[in-house]
Parts: sequence; structure tokens; C-alpha cells
Amino acid sequence: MFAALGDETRLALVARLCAAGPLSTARLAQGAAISRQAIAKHLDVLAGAGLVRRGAGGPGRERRWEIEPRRLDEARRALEQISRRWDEALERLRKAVEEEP
Amino acid sequence: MFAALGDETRLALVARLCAAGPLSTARLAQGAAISRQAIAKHLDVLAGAGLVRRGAGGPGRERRWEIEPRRLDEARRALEQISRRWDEALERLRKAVEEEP
DNA sequence: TAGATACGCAACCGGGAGGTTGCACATGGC
DNA sequence: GCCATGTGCAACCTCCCGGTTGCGTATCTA
Repeated sequence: MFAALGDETRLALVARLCAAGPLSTARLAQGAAISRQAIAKHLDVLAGAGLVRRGAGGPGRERRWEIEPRRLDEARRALEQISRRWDEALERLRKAVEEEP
Repeated sequence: MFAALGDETRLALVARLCAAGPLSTARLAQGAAISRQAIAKHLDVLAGAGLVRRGAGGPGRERRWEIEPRRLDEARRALEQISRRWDEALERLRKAVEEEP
């Protein structure tokens, strides 16, 4: 999942979906420097990581993509836990150094 | 930076440095399935992303690596902001739908 | 001093990720 | 019915990433 967010293009896609709400593939590809199929592939990767979902297809032939915010929360929590463990490890090291001169 | 965390091996390295405190390259490579140089490359990538720092070299020829927790906080905050923007976007959409029947 | 250990640098290699092109299919507006 | 539009599938290409190997250099220990 971090791998999915790791690509510059995909991170931009996530940010754009967040700012503008659900959008279709063609809409997302419009104005981009790369082809529509490339965008579609990136969206597939994001969907595979559970970061994005196909919303109920728009009015006609459109199929919109929308964010799955729960996955973002999971990632955030993972980083939090890592930070906390680091603090604990440093504390243990400090104590060990103090006790054994 | 998400790209740095995106690799399985690198994420494991970060987790291990968090759990056990500062470690040398050779120590991190010990027991791993891949060569020491591969580990060293991954550590370089992590250092390039600012996620890891060379601690004050150990007792002798050792040079330990340690976590830079501020970068982890940055990443966490970025995800938070994205989630928040998503909520706002949905709220705007809801209002727009309600006002225009 | 000799040997083991920890490290760095550089060249090399294979596979997959990111991208394009081409085509087929459905749907909506005229 | 006809054309524009939104989408999906598949083949193909290029380049970079992850990994290995080989060698040279410090530093600790016997």
C-alpha cells in the first residue's frame, strides 16, 4: 500500500480525488501528460491496494472512482505505531546505559 | 518518501531499527536472505528520503543507523490532511445535491 | 604481524513497472 | 441509423530497481 502511494502520479490522483470528489477515468486523464490507459492502470493499482473504489457508475456510461478513507487511516496508524516503538526503544537504551557505567 | 517505505525490505528495516534501536549495516544484514550490499543500498535509499540517519559511529569500525522520527510524523500528517480534504469534498457534494433537486 | 571483521565502490544482470499504441465494445445525442 | 465519447483488453517497448559479485581499504584481536 505504501508502494501504491509511492508513485508520484498515483499520489497526485489520490490528492485530486480527495479535493474534487469522485471523478471518471477520462476526466482524470484530461489534461494529464500521459495517456488515459496509463491513468487507468494507476487506478487499478490503487484499487488493488484498497485505496480507491469504483463508485456507482455515473449518469450514463461513466464510471467514477472514489477514495476509501479507511485505508488511509490504517496507513496513518501504522506510522504512528512505528514512531511509538522507536521512542520506547530509545528509552530502553537510555536506561541500559545509565545502569551499566 | 512513500516510495522509500513502499519496498517490503525497506519497511522491514525501518520496523527493525524501531524495535531494536540503532544497528550497524552488518548486523542488519545478518540473517537476512539478501546480501550485505543490497541492505546497504536500501539504507542509502532510506537515508536519501530522510527516514534514517547515520548515528555517531559505534565503538570501533561500526557505523550504526538510526531512525529519523520527524519524517514519519510528516508522512502521517500528510495522510491526515488528505483524509480531511476528502471529508470536505463529500460534504460539498452532499450540499450541492440537496440544493439542486 | 597475520588474520578476521566491517565497510565502500563499481560493474554487471534480469525482471517488472510505467507507458504507448491499436483495436473492440457499449452508450448517448443528433 | 450515425457518429462522438467513455471504457476495457492485449501486445509491445524501455528503462530503472533490486540484487549479486568482485575487489580494495580500515580497524580490531590474537
